[in-house]
Amino acid sequence: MTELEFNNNTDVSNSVTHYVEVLIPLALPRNYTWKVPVEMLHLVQPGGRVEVILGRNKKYAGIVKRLHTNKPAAFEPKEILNVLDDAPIVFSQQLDFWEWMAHYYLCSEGEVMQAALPTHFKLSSETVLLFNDEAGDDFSHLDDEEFLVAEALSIRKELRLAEVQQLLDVSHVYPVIKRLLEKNICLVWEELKHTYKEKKETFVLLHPKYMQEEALAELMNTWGKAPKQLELLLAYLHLSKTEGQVTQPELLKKSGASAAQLKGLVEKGVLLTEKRSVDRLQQLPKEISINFQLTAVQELALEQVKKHLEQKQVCLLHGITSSGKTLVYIRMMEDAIRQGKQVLYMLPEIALTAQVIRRLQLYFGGYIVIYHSRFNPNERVELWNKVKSGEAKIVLGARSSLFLPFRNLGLVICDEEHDPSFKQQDPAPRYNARDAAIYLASLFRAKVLLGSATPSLESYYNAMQGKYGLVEMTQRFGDIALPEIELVDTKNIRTADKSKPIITPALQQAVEDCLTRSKQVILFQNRRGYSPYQVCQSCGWIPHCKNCDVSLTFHKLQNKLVCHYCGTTYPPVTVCEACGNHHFTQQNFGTERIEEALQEIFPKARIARMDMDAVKGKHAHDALIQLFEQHRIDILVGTQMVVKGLDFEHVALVGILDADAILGFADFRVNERGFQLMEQVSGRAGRKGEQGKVLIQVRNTSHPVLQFVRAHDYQAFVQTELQNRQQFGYPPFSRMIQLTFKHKLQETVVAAARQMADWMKPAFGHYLIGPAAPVVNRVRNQYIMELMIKLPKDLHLLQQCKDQVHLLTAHLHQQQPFKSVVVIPDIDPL
DNA sequence: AGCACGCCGACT
DNA sequence: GTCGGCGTGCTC
Repeated sequence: MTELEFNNNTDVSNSVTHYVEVLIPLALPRNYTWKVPVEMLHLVQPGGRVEVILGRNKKYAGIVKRLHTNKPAAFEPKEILNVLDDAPIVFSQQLDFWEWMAHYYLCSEGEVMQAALPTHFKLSSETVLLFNDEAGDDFSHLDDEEFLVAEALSIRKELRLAEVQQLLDVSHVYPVIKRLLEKNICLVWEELKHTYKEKKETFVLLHPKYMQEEALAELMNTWGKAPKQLELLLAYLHLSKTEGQVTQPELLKKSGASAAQLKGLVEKGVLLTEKRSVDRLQQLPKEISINFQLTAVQELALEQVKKHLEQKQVCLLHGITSSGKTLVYIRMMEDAIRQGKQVLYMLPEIALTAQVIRRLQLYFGGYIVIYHSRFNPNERVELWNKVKSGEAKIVLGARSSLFLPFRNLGLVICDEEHDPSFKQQDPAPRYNARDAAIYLASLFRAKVLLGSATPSLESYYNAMQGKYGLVEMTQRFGDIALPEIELVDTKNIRTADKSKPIITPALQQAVEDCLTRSKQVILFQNRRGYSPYQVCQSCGWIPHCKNCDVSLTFHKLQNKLVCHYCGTTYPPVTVCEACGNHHFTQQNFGTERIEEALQEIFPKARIARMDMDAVKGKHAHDALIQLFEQHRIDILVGTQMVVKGLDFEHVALVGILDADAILGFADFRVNERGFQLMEQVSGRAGRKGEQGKVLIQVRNTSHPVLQFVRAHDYQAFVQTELQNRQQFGYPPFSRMIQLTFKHKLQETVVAAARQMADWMKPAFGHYLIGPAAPVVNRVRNQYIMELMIKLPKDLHLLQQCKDQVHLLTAHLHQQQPFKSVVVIPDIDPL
């Protein structure tokens, strides 16, 4: 350090007080400021964590956003207690990204931070009771509850709040602690709890004195008693030769020896044991082996993508199923990492299957890391650090992997770009990972490649307008024909109880054909459970959830009625509450019901079901896919889950059991959803060798979307749908903001929504739709109202509207009756 | 998210 | 009369 710098430094720290703007992972209305004690100044850095007190004495680990010298005028800042990190845990790009996201999606930066950081970085304090030794041991003046805690404390000296809660009745904890404090029996202390634990394993090593061959030979030649120990030693030598490193559990397992025998060898000074921290993440060799050749068509697409990305930040790759989009991605990723850049490859969560992971690991080995919801908090920390250090070159993950601390991002790939699950629905930030990725990439001047067989209208429109590059791959690999699509009209098919047919004769015949040719079948139904509702045969009464305004779904296996909105379960009804009748029929059908029907029709077939209920366990999903891959299942019945990017060789038939349920929603996106869903589902048929077949069971056979699906004509579909959207001013020709109002009283929520709409009318009257109650207008005992704002495409107007929403929401909360009305803004809702 | 403060119902 | 329910406000 030069003298000048040194002087500068001391000067500043002596004369000016420094402050830090800190992000706390809470929905606070703004960021708060703390004072930096002089001695900590040189340790504080943006992106690093500091320990601060918020409120009475709760401690948090917050992230420093900014270091400055502007003394706040309105309040006296508290001092930070500690600096927690030597190195920042996020870079400036992440801080900028968080700020952008909070502004764009109308939430607090704290909420973004909450979503972004692995739990182990978000420390908050835990109350610890300390025994006051001067209190003595006479507790006779205490009441029963005080006595219980005091006695425990006198023995243990220290109790966590959670332990006190176990000792006492939940609601009594605070008053009792308060009284013990007053009586000087204990002190309270807030302790920041660190939750990340390194994983330690015990390694076994040969004692250095036996490293020489002769010494070792000598030892074994003169071995006296304890033949079992000699056996163990030999096992160790063998293992260390084949594996390099030997861990204690591995050695004991492979040799069949006991811990005592190992201990004997250690005591003799032959072997050593050593605890070391180890990596939780799977380690593969760091090598790239791209061992495939692109076809001429694929090569052309790759060149076009590269060319577009020289000019534009974003390129859309529209490639029909099996056209080899992934191969293009792989070559793009290879380029990026050879340039020393990092790559983010985003996929919808359920498409992150073992199948996809294995495939990419094959090419990129240890350069690729996976980030999905099944990772535990400790693994997340390790992965975070690997991305931060730059050791991880490619991240394959779902939407939340956007938040990883990339230092040198060069390329983002958003595969299945159209997928609605890229939009986060419930807690804030309600971000769209595809759109946010484009902003994130811009912070790094990185490129974005969007890919889909059925691009969203937004992206395709952007490409048509020249905002994005556009590359189309219209040929399937090996020139396999797209599946033939056949509609099965269910209008005139009679069933015994007048309900919808589950398996029509035509479908039954087709399935049978497949089974005899030992081909596989996938049946799709967008609804889990057995039957959506039980209906009273005489009066039409349907059981409803007591917390939500929805009918209950019958799950036969659990023999329960389940509310799919709040998860409450009820015993099945046997008596109609309205008329006392005992006869119920089941209307419509879910995956569970289909599975049962299939068992009846095809008793010899191996049938499995894939939906949220059937794949609850950690690896159940992958296990099921593997069974299907190995052709140990003939018919797979499933919801959305079967649609996502799975690649099966022997599927000759796909059935969509109730297309009316897909096309019957009153939403301007139904056609787009319907087309994407059916096109994606049919993409599962006939992937190798022969043309597949798709049967669509539907009443409304003249629905326009079906004609496009039949012809596999994305272009025609887009043209028609864009015309519709333009005519009614829907996205991509407008921008939407949705406001959701929630309150436990219906009158209040209705009045609040109307009030808000009235306030917005002067400036935005043309653009309002509603307010209106949604189809399901009560969930978890909260009534719901919705107000839509449909704005012409104009960034200035959008910003103005967001500002207005922000302001008026605050205004609404000042009105006495609306104080507790929850207002949820959703930007670009789906 | 906590946590404290304050205002109404069911009890010693 | 009091305990304790939760609605409301505030945290640098």
